[in-house]
Amino acid sequence: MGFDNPYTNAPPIGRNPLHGILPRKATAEQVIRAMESDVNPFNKQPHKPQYKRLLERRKELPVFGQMSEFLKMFTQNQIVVVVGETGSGKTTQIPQLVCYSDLPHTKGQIVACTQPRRVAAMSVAERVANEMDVSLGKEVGYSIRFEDMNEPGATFLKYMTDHTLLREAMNDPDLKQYSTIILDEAHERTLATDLLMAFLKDLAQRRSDLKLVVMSATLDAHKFQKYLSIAGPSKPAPLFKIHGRTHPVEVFYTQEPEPDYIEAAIRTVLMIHRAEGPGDILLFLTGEEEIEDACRRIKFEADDLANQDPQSIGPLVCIPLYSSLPPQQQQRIFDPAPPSRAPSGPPGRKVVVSTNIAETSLTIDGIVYVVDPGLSQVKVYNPRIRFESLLVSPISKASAQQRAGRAGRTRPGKCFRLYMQKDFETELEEQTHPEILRTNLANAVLELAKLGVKDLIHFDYVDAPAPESLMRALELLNYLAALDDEGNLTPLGAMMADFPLDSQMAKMLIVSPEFNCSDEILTIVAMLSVPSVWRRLPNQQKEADVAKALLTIPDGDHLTLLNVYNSYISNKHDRNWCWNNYLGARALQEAENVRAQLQRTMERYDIELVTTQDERKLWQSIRKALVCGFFMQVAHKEGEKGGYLTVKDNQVVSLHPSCGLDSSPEWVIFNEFILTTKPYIRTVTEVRPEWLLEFAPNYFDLSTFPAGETKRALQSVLKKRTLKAVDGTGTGSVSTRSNKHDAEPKKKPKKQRSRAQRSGGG
DNA sequence: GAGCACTGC
Repeated sequence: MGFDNPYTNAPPIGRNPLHGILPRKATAEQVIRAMESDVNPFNKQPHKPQYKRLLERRKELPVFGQMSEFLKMFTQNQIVVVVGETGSGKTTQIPQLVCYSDLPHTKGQIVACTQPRRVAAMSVAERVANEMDVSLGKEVGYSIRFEDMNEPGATFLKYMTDHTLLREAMNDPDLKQYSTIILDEAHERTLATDLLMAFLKDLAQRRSDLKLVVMSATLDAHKFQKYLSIAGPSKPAPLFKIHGRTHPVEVFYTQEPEPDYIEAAIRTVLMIHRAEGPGDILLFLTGEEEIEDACRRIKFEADDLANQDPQSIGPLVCIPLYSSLPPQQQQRIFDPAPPSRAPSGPPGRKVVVSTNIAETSLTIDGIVYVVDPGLSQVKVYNPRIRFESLLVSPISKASAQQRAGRAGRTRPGKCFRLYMQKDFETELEEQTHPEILRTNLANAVLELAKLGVKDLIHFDYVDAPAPESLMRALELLNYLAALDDEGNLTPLGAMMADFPLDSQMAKMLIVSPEFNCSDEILTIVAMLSVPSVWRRLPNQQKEADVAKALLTIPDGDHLTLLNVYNSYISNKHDRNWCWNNYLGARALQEAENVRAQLQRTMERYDIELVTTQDERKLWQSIRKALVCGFFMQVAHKEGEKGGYLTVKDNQVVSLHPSCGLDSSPEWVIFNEFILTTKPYIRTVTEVRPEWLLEFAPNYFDLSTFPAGETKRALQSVLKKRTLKAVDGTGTGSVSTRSNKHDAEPKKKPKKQRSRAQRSGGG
């Protein structure tokens, strides 16, 4: 060429710094030259002074030295697997390199990078916008629920949560606007990442112009390579390895099994405090109660030690950490360790006692010692009884390594495992079971159906879920009429999939205008979608219960939730009102956001927001609408002692003590089954058996019903109903159509449109 | 008569 001297860094002013780069054939020399240009290649503005400073820091990242290798591999392959430990810079740098190679901005396309968590998507996008010297929300943006920080036409690099991309795919199955999709943190195997990976593997075979990068921590990279071998069964996807940059962590095991892991954990923390050099401690336990209790005991013992020997034992603060703590309290983990008591005295130390949240979601700098009892509480799904529960289980090797790594972020550290090396090697599973194997699959199956997957059983999953779990999901969706008998998505199912809700709730919301209570059902599903609004602090339980009783509607907990939300609104979202009534303001605010989002989806489908004036009629309509979604979660009273049996599955359950019903009605519908000291049902509302027969006739088809007390009770209801119908004394309350007429609909002023069209004149 | 690890739409 003779015009371009490859050895000068800056191109002439006015020249595009990307000049000479062929899309997807960029070389490291070209990219580095563009990065070092004085002009920003993406917006043609001169670089701000901080850009060069940041660039110098980026050059120290391991991935920078391997740029040439990565670009070659990216150029030559449609799919690449990247592994790199924390600190390798893969999350911030790889997407930028892909942009320099893809040049998405020249084609009106976007490079996407998914994250399992919202905060990560936001904070990484901000970081990368800084590094690229562009504005956040313009050239580099992010998409998470409730927040779309992008500018159509301008954004060419987008960080987003995995579930957000999955939603986009549901409405644009070719994901046409994306040139390359990067799945980050794939080793976490969230449900959304798993579904996306399977979907994108298939899409990549339909769209040869789409590139896919799957990024993971080192451990299961081979599995992804093999899974993504679309070039042929003997051609695994190529692997690009980035060297990590963490400090070594020395691992210690116990010589004997520890009979009491909490006691052993506390002993170990105190041993470190007494005998080890400065540095903070991170202790992993399983749950809130255990953590609070351990904090009290550690504090007590540490104070005792310090009193005995103030010359050599420094002060110690113990900080609990779990997700239900308010953010302000979570921030305490970043407080510095306490100062020593005397100028020359032993230094203070900070102990963070945490759930798994400190394993991935939150990173605490300054941790040098990790104490790992090897346990965590995990969600397990039992397809036989169709419910999820939490179980304390041994962690996986991968998880143990992740925990140990937390000690090596700032300098070499130590990890004390409270189990024997032999058990680590022989008893622990390699990987934590991916979420798809541990969860109720109803939503996932509906999402896959909406993505266009026809055969949900033989679909090419990364790890195929248990057939029984799949069958349970298909069965539920079929009863809800989201899938037909052949397993095809129905128009109703397609609509349900667009609501960010569990399928039962989506169904209930969609049919609620038929009962003239969609305004209220919308509120109830929003309240059921957020964490519990009830605050019940350990030393104020009586007061909290009194406050709750004042808001309780005895006909059902669902109605109580409605009442709480309406009271919150009529009290103008007042935080003090929330506080005085022992309610969580954050959860109520979240419910309001969710409600608004769902309302927008309803508007898209012309689902009206209607209500009924007469409160008694309204409450009854709401209870009927509940049946349309939750008919598979019904319990029937058995015996005199307030015991219940779940319908069909025959699980013995009790009403949860938080339940607000003033009696124990014969038939109830429940939102949640929880297994703690014994099996409970929570958030419970009374229903009438005739509604079950009427609104869920397929599920309550008595000819296929298991024999027992429930069946006999339903049979007698059916018999009475038939008799009434024959002699003409029926009240009409069992007819679907009648309830449309017996309540005068009160429409919201703004929403005067299509109800008549939809229900054929109603 | 008692509390749910952690994400996400």
